[in-house]
Amino acid sequence: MKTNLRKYRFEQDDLSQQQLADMIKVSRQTIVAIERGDYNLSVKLALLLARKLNTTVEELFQLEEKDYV
Amino acid sequence: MKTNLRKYRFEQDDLSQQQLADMIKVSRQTIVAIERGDYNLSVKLALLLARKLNTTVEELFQLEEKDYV
DNA sequence: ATTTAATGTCAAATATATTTGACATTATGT
DNA sequence: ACATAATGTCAAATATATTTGACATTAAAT
Repeated sequence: MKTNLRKYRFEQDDLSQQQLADMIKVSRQTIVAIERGDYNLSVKLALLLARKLNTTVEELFQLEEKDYV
Repeated sequence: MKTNLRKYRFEQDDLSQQQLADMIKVSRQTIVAIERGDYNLSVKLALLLARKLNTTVEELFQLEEKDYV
């Protein structure tokens, strides 16, 4: 799962991981894991993140080759 | 989690639950659960579904009041 | 130089998504 | 009326997301 959450976190509001985590009520480790991209979050979190960062799920997360079926 | 997966499944390609499940390599029960809306699928599945049905994650899934934080 | 905030990472525990199998009900076709 | 496909639903098992806690490292501020 490719993501540019980190880019948006900085460019949009310059939030810390902790601030972003608090905004959507998850742990900071969850944000870390998502940014590392090795991890398949729920669509609910994805929608909340996209909403907070004024963008879309598709813009924030992209499938990679290995994800296609 | 509000969804109109069912609507898209019919309107776009008139697929059966089983056909759609096969296309994205999940079980039929997963499709059933998603359509029932009581269930928070992964963003990877959401992206695959949106892709197969020629739409977006936001169009397919919407947060409800209780989901907002 | 020293404090403080931000980040990276690990492991264990817990919650929840997803699968598998099985059976009942409803719709569709012949 | 009968067969077949599609759907609804349940429970148990398994896989994986998410949390919690703890500690190390890096960046920023004073």
